[in-house]
Parts: sequence; C-alpha cells; structure tokens
Amino acid sequence: MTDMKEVWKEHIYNSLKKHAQDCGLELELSSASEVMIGNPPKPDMGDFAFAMFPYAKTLRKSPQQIAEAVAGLINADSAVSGAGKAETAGPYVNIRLNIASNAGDILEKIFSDNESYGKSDLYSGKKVMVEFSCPNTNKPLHLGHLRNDSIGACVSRIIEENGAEVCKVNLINDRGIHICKSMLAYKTFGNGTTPESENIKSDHFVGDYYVKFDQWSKTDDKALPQAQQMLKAWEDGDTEVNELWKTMNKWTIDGIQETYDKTGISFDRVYYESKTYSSGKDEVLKGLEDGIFYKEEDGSVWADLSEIKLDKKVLLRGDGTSLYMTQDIGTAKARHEDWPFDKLIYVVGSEQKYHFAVLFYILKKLGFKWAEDLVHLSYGMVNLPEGKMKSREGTVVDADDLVADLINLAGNEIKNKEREDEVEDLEETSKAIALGALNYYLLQTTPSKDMIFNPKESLSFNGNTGPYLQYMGARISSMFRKFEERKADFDGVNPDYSLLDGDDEKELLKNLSSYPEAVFQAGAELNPSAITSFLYELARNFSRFYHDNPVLNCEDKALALARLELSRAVLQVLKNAFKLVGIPFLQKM
RNA sequence: GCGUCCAUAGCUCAGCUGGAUAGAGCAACGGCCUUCUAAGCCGUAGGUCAGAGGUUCGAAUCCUCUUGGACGUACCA
Repeated sequence: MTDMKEVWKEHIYNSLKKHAQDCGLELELSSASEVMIGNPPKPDMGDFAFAMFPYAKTLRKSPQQIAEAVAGLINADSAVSGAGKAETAGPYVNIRLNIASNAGDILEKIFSDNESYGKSDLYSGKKVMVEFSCPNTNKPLHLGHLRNDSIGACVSRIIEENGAEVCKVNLINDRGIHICKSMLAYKTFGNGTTPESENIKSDHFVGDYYVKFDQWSKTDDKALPQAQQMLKAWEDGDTEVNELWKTMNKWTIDGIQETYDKTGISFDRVYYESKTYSSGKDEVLKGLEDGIFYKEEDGSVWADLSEIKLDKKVLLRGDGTSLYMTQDIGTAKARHEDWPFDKLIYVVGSEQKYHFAVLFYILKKLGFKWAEDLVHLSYGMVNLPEGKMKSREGTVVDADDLVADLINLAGNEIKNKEREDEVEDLEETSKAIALGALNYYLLQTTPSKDMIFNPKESLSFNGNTGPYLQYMGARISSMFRKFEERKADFDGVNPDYSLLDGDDEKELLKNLSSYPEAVFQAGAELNPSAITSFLYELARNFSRFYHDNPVLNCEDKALALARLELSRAVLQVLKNAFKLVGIPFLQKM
C-alpha cells in the first residue's frame, strides 16, 4: 500500500503540474512527496483522497475546478487508468483502486515474504540497546513492571523488525537503603526461615519482610537507624551483611526470573547496580578534577544545571557514597564499552523525566559523544479505577497474582465452552490466552499516557481483546484443517483473484497491504499501539468477511480458493503482528 | 512557586505530519447458531472533542490564556 500511495501521489503531482502548465502558471510544489494524501470518510467513496484546497491560491481557481481538471487528466492517461479511477467529490479527488486486479500481487508478496512480510530498513545497520524492567531486589514485580516489560519487549521486537540489531538489557537495582530494610526485617524476625521452609515464592518471601519493616518502623524509631547502620556496614564490606545480601538477593532475583519466564520476558545482558556504581563514582571524581563539577563545604559533589535551566544536582554524598545518578553514569559507560550502540532507549516511567534530562546532560558534559544517542521512552503510570496503587493500602496489583487469575479465567472459559477436549493441552492454551490478553491490554494505550487498569475489564475476553484476535487466527487455522479433508473437491481448480472484488474483500486486501506501514510507524514513533490498532482492524474486517462470505462452502470453486488464499494471507499477517505484540498464536482455542 | 505532561460518548481508549458527517470496545437495549469455532456478526441509543480566544479556505489536531488533574522539582530509587 505504501508503494501504491507513492504511485498515486506521483500521478496527482504530475496532473497538477500539467494543469498548471496549461494555465501558464507555476506550481509551488517541488516533489510528489509534498502532495497530501488521505482516506475518504467512507470506503465506498474510494480508497485514497486528495484535497485540492492547498493549490487554489496559486492556480487561481476554486478547489472544485482543480479537482475536475486533475481527475480528468488522470482518467485520460491510459498508463494510469488500469490501476484505478479518479472521481471528484467537490474539492476532493478520490481514487478508486482496482484492487481486485492487484489482489494476486498483494497476496503473492505476502506469501513470498512470509514471516518477513512487514519488515523495514528504517534502522538497518544500527545497533540499538533497550533497557527495561529494572526491578528492585526487595519485592516482587507488580502491575507497573508488567506495563514496562510489555512495552520494552514489544519496542525491542518492533525495532528489530525495522532492521536494527537489538540488545535488550536489564538493570537490577540491588543496592541501597531499601534493600537493607527487607534484610534487617528478616534478620530480626525471620528466625532462619527460608522460602522453601515456608513454601512461599522466594521474591514474595523477601517482599513480605519489606512490608514487615514498614509496619515495624511505624512503631519503633530504632528501625530506620538500624537499617542505615546496616547499609554502612554493608558498604564497608561486613561479611555477615554481605552474605545475607547475597542470599536474599538471590531469592528475589530467582523469583523475579520465574515471573519473567511466565510472561515471556528475557534479556541479552543484565547489569547490576552493585557492580556499576563505583565506576560512576570514578567518572564523577574525574569530572570534579576537570572542573565540570564542584564541591560543597561538606564534601558533596554537585553539577550545575543552569545551562539547561535547571537548578543543581548532587552526584556524590558528603561521605563519598554514591546515588542513583552516580550509578546510572557508570552503567551507561559500561554499556557503551560492552556493546557500542548507535542508540540506547531507556524504557522508564514518566516520573523520571527529570532524572534522564539531567543524566543525558551530565554525560554530555563528561565528553561522551554517544550521550547524543540516548533516548528516554517514558511511559505513564498505571492506575486503578479507585486511583493510585498504594502499597500501604495493599492495593498494589501483584504480577504473579494477576497472571494466575488470567490463566484460571482462560481455563474456565475453555471448560464453559466445552472445548477442553478440542484444545488438547488445557494448561498451555490457558497460558497462551492469558498472556495474549495481558500484553494486548497493556499495549493498546499509547505508552506516554497514563492508563487505568480495570481488573474486571482486563479479565474479560470479549470485544477488543487479545483472545478476540487469537480467535480469528484459530478460526482460520480450523478452516485450513477442513480444507485438507476436502482437498479432493478442489482438484484441478485454480484460484481466481480477480473475483475478490466484494467490499469486505477489498477492505481486507487494503488492510493487508498497509501492514508494512504500521510496522514502520510503530518503529519510527516507538509506539506499539500502531500495531495493536492495525491488528484489531484486520481482525474485525476478517470477522465480518468470514461471517458474510462462505469460503470453502462457496459454490464457485475458483472464488472459494481465492478466498482461501486471502484468508491464508490474513493468517500470515496476524502471526507476524502477534509476534511483535507478544500474543501467542493458537491453532485451536 | 517553577517545570513537564494530560483533558475526546456513562466507563476505557483510537483518531496518522491540520481536511469531508469525530471512531472502537465495555456497559444498556433489540436481532442472528440444523451452514467454515456465537471468545462471533448485525442494529439502536449515547458527543458543545474541558472552557475562551487566535492562526487558517478548513482545527479534536497548531499558538495563547483560563479551569481541572497527574508527575517532577530529595545527600530515595
């Protein structure tokens, strides 16, 4: 469709130019790419729309008159007229494509490209690193992480589809006072229990002590000072604290890894704050020597941000210990050394916009050329219908719980529909449906916007949901199984694509051919919702088509086969887009 | 206070770099299963695109202001 659009822009451009010439005027357009193209409000009005308003002034004619002239020129051009027809609608020139005559080409392209259909070279030759997830090691993952993971993983795949070499990285937030809080609470109240002895998933086990610390510190003023003391001991290399840290850190990371496995999240490289903060400290001290930063009387090191109209930022505490910013400097540097990227995308919540503005500025000041290639892909908060999630009020939606609920619900749904025998593996199918529902739900909203997570709605599998999309894939798959059984009926028949000229069929062909555009747009904007929107439209159009048009049961065998191939193409594009969004494809459901 | 972002149907969201009558899903109501999976299809109802100005042939979209909200502005991460 991209090609067709370009072709028709060229036609309109040429006609406009010719018309201007005929009038003895000069057109203020230097190339066809400047011609604006749109869609008519209704499909039955045509496939492309060109508004003639912008040319009225230079051509000294009404847009209506220009439209008449341009349409006339296009229809008179025999080289053009086979591909489509121009019609005027007031000031608009609408192009009605002869899609059926192109149907064969569109389908052939999809079949020959297969799983590669949709790929672009937008980022070809580029190395792009994507950072996402970044959990703390003091508690399990929650709904906010799930959105982060969904966006991060999806954007990674989209960029890859647009030609880049991608490296997915995680950063484990495993040092700081918050880690000491759960450690201290465990040391005080744990009595040597373990996740195994209590039969609790290990990250939840640690998280429970983090909650316990919170309760404890409310009634005991000595709790917090003790935690700070522990932090100091830890940084001073105290073996006992270090051993405890190692043990509990492992518990959390193992637990989180289990969640990643369930939600299909993986990374190419994993960084640990505990390992990168000292190199960040070195960079800050070097910057101090070079006069980029300055020291306060208490020994703390600061960056002056007045150049970017911000105040100032502390980079090292008075006692020489490092902060969030410090370690992020070290991490960025380590990453570029490990894997020299052309672009590094940080998928991090919008509440950290300030942090990244400062980080990028500081890295620039430190003289790292690649600081220009850093991008903060900020995403909005996930709220509940009642408002914000609050750990103190226990309204935080736990990632494991949510996934488990979704799996259960999917399983019940299969049983209710009495398709338990049909699907073969109930467990696996339930998981696939749950995962598709989750990813699709989280990716529909444009990342930069806050979203409201309605648990009830997310657990529904009707309407514009992941399972709806999977269902279309399953129905098409089912149709192909039926076709295998009846193959003999179609012996010696060839598909006649020129018969695919019903409105539903034309819409589908247009959808299919516009898929590469959706991938390109998603890549350029780093916006998964470009793919989710595309998917829903394709599935909805297929659903209507399939409801109203018999395929295998069509009496005209040549048309039946053409429709079958059209369905095959829909299936292929669904699969390709599913892969990007993280919706598992199902043969049966 | 300052900075950033947001405001579209009862609810949740689309709406591409300005273009024709602003679209979906959910919820509500009404139809459609002896026919390729009813997790489906079709229909009805629902809107002063927060408000006011401005730019333009033309604004939900761009600019300014007002109102309402979120986030940030920590020697937390």
